Amino acid sequence: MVAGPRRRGAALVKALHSAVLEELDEVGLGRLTMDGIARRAGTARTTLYRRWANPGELLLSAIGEAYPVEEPSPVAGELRADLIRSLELLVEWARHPTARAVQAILAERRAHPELAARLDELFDASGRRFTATVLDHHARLGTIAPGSVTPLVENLGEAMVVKHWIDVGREPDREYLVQIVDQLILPVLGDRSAVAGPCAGP
Amino acid sequence: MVAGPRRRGAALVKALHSAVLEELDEVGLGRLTMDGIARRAGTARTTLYRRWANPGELLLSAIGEAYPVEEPSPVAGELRADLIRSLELLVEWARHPTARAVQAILAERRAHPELAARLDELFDASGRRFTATVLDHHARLGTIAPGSVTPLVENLGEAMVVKHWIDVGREPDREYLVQIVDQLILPVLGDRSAVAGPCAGP
DNA sequence: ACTTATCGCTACAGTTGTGTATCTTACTCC
DNA sequence: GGAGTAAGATACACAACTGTAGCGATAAGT
Repeated sequence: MVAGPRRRGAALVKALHSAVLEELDEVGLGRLTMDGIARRAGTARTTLYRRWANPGELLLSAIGEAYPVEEPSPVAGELRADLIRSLELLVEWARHPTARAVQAILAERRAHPELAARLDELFDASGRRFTATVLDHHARLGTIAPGSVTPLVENLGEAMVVKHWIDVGREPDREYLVQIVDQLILPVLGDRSAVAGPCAGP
Repeated sequence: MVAGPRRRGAALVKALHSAVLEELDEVGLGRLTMDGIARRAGTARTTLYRRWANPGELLLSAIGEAYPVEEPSPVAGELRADLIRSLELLVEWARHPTARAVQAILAERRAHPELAARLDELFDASGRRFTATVLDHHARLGTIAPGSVTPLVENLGEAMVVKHWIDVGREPDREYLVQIVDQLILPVLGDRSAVAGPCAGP
């Protein structure tokens, strides 16, 4: 903490929101403490207790502040480019500390059921839709067959990105996103041009 | 702890392995303590310290004991049935506490980098291959075009199952696994029979 | 049965975090 | 520039966990 003018109100809250997200990254969900967060934010524990009862509440408040995310609509025109763009937006979103916080809570659902339940509420309102937005749009336009856009297909891109994150621990590079679109999403939609092998078997 | 004959050696270690996995489920990775594990196992803390230096070591030891998993080869004959079976095996594996432990460590990579690194070592030797085994087998047989089995395709099934687990918090039912195969994997491999919509767009 | 390794128990000082109370300091607004 | 409000500092009793030490008690091997 740099010694500046004394913070209060919204500015202070914002600083504490940052602090709890940083703390989460460093110590993990289970070791979040009012003490640690206060220390990191350079303030007194009493200040935290005036607003939140425990680290979980503080964390939820930090997550809630970042929502609803303004999702720039990735619908420009061409299907393939739109899909790639939507995955890039997903990665961008996931890069944000808030996204990691969500991930951390969901991963330890069993250990923190109340926290997970509260989180689900936060999310039901503003769903995360990335490739789904693009697919729905193009299905309505007729670019792709409406019947081929199932819930599973809508989840495909997100699933591959999440899996990569879990396995490797880093975000996927652009090349990987392109491969997801070319090797998986487009073929599933019926576009066989981008993958090896003809439509019917050899 | 039921008061039975005093455990020692391998039996004791096994009990402690169970205890640490149960404890992980209940309190999460960050709140694992020697104290809590010892209490749950009905033994003294000193007994734990005689073998492991901290809860992380104990947990790794518990995970290591469960490996290498004997993966029953899900290759019976027909591609579709084999794929479904391989996903069922994946779900079965993921149901085991050990799998949840792995998941917990990977989810908090940033907070526990040493633990994650040690885990990666454990895994590099015996990789988890479920649908991949089936795909490789059938590619060698010529049932499917070898060129269509890319690393992404091999990961597709696992990714969808993992994503479901994260989003819903429960394991997917059989119906969902069938949909993964019929709506995603088979279409990507070039089999258009199981999904709505013609091969070329309308 | 006798020995030996090891397990369970108790105790201890030290550390960290909790939640509250109290008091001083410094912004903000009129 | 004075009043009111909110932040920061300090102190406290309490609780949980740590890591080590010492001492029976008990299972296993000969």
